Amino acid sequence: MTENTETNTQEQEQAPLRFLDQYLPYWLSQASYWISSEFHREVARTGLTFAEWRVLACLYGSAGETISALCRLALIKQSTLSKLVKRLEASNLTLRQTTEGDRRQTLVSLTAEGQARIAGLVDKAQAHQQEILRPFGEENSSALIDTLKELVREHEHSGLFGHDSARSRR
Amino acid sequence: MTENTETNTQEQEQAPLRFLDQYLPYWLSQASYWISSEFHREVARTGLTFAEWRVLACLYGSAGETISALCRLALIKQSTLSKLVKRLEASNLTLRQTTEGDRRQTLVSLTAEGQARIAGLVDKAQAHQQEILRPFGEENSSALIDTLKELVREHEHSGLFGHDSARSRR
DNA sequence: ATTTTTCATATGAAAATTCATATGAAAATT
DNA sequence: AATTTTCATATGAATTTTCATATGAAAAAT
Repeated sequence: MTENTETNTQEQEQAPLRFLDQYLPYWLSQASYWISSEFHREVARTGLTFAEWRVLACLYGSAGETISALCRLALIKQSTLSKLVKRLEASNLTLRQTTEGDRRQTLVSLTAEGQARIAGLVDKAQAHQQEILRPFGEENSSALIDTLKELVREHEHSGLFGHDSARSRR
Repeated sequence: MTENTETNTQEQEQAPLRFLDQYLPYWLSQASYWISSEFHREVARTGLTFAEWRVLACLYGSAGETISALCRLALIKQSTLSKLVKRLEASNLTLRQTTEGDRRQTLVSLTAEGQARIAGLVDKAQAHQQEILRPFGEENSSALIDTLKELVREHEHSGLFGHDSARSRR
């Protein structure tokens, strides 16, 4: 008989909205995931891992970043990144130099080969973004990015990064 | 001498905007990461992994989800999720039932213990979201979530999920 | 009613990530 | 100027994730 479009009728509450449907972090993750997913294929074609692409993209146009700066930019844990960069170095895509002043630091930067390897991807990334944002128009697109930037600005310092341990197990 | 607030003066280009600074996927990742990070601590206090929380949250209020539906909701790959659910089951937080009609499917749902375990977290999650969005006001907050929903709607079907292999290695 | 195809989930071996901690060096303190 | 503290990065062992593939079952085709 008059069967609802939604699954069952156990509860009378008019809107069977799941908790998730109104949960910002859920939608942020979903949006982030699917948008990035699309670009995965493009990246895969070049033979790079997505994490590798991320790191290289962070270095694009930079004169060099410390490992810990890269951690924050690429959202990769220090121990993970340390190993990833080692691999990139072995593939001749990045190089390391110890800083002049502070010899504790290591500056990671792109080699010429690294530059060449991702220059095309960066262009494609920008084109991809254009496509994604087209339906929203100039106005809304800027508004979205600005809002995201503000969210980040307000929350990036609430959980000190890089120091691996975020304490998790029971 | 007149040292700039910005790092160096190698390049004269007025706006040393990095590629990333205008790159939507970057800001989506960052926002998603930092917002979720804050809640990590809350989750950790309960002895749950963040991935475990995600899965349990997806089951909250549901009559049961198939493994593959959970993959899309929690953004976890099928093989990973299969193992995670096994652990949850061993801890008595979820249970599995084979479907009536289609015995290929398995419905995962919360046990009473599972419900109890995350009920408090769900409340805290909602409170957390309130705090995050307060500075933006009712209007902008809804706009943000709506935009994210639209982004997801337009892109979630461009890279069929669940089938693990997204093809990556060289 | 077989055979083939498709779908949902599981699993083992390989790879990557994480935690905990070590190392090496600068800064701060005594 | 020695000692302690703090900071940046690296590394080994344990854990988790991933890829590739297997299994079991329904649907479709013959």
